[in-house]
Amino acid sequence: MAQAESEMKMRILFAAKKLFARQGFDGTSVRQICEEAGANVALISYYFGGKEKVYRALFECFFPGQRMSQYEDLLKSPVEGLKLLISEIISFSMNDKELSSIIQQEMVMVSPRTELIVSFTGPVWKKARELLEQGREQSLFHFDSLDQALMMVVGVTLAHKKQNCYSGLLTDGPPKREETVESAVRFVLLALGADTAGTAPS
Amino acid sequence: MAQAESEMKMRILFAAKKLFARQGFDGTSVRQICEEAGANVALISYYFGGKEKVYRALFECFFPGQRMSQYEDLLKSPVEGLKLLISEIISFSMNDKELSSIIQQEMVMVSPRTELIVSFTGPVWKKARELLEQGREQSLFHFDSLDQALMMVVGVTLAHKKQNCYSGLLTDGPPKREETVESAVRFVLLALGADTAGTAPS
DNA sequence: GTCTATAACGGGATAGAC
DNA sequence: GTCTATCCCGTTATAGAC
Repeated sequence: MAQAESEMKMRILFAAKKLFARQGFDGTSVRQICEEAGANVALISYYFGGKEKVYRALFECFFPGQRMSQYEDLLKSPVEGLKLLISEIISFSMNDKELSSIIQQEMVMVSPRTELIVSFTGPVWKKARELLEQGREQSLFHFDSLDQALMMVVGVTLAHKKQNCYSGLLTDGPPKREETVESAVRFVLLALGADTAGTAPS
Repeated sequence: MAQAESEMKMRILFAAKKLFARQGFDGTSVRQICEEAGANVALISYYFGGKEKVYRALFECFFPGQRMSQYEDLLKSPVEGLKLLISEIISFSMNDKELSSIIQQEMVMVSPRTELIVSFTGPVWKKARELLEQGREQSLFHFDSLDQALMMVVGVTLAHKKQNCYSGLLTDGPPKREETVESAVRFVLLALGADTAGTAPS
């Protein structure tokens, strides 16, 4: 069932991911999805049971959930843990630009899908919050409000998603993954007052 | 014409702003807008000429465009200019949460409305970029990539928009405007290595 | 200026044939 | 498993009455 999961089903999922990312959930019709996938309209009902269910399936299929548990040791150090978290989130986000766009769309709306998004992404940011808190207790980080600090970290980590929109303002080409990760990590650590000798730019 | 601009027209605009912000452009029907406004469906065509035109009118009516020209003097100093810019953008964004949500929605999609968004918001970020560049030339700011630095500033400035979504992770109540501005400004200046004595948190 | 009524279309979903 | 044909609903837009 997990193996020969009907290639057609996957084709539909890939098509839906692509179209939802560009046009949003409401801006995409099941007919469009099926055309893109080379599938018949009826297959959406047959395989998933409706458009909303396709959306859910997207997350169950493509959202990397178990990755964090591999790094339990690193996540005990506030500085290293936060570095790792930012790096992993940006990597995921640049590897699967479509899914991350879908996530960001719902983050600014009030929709029946918001809850789903939060259930998948919330745990990751919860971990980030814990690391910030521990780092402050250990005097590794310096900030006033934990809430505010967390939101800043979220903002920096997801900042690169706006590059498509404002590409007209940028002079370098599309940035490499490593460059984006490094910039974000350094920006956050500097802002948090973490001592990270040797990482300051010239 | 600019004075007694038919109150009904304004009621429709306010209703549209509210609904577009929560449900997105495609997720909102003109019927819904008119019901919310207490107007008849036909008035959308009569006043604006269609749903898309209502969207445009929203920006022409509510987007604050001329504010920047008032501060020409302050905008000559990289540090003070950047502070002002961040402060103004966050203030606008918290005053009119709806319009700023509408803007952010389109920033992650590819839609016929993207161009409109960029034409209104682009100039502001262009100014931010210039300030960053000048600040680096004057050794006030320290960063490697101008592109990356700009995106980080954008990310921090707009970070507070995600508070609705992740309110479950936050312990303080909804943050005050001043607190948000101060956190963002300090975060950015620290990350850019700007010397701002006395602003470091305890 | 505001309304009703209707046109013209596209949406999601599925029954039933194959 | 896959398709066609159809249902039924909601959509935008507007003509024409008031």
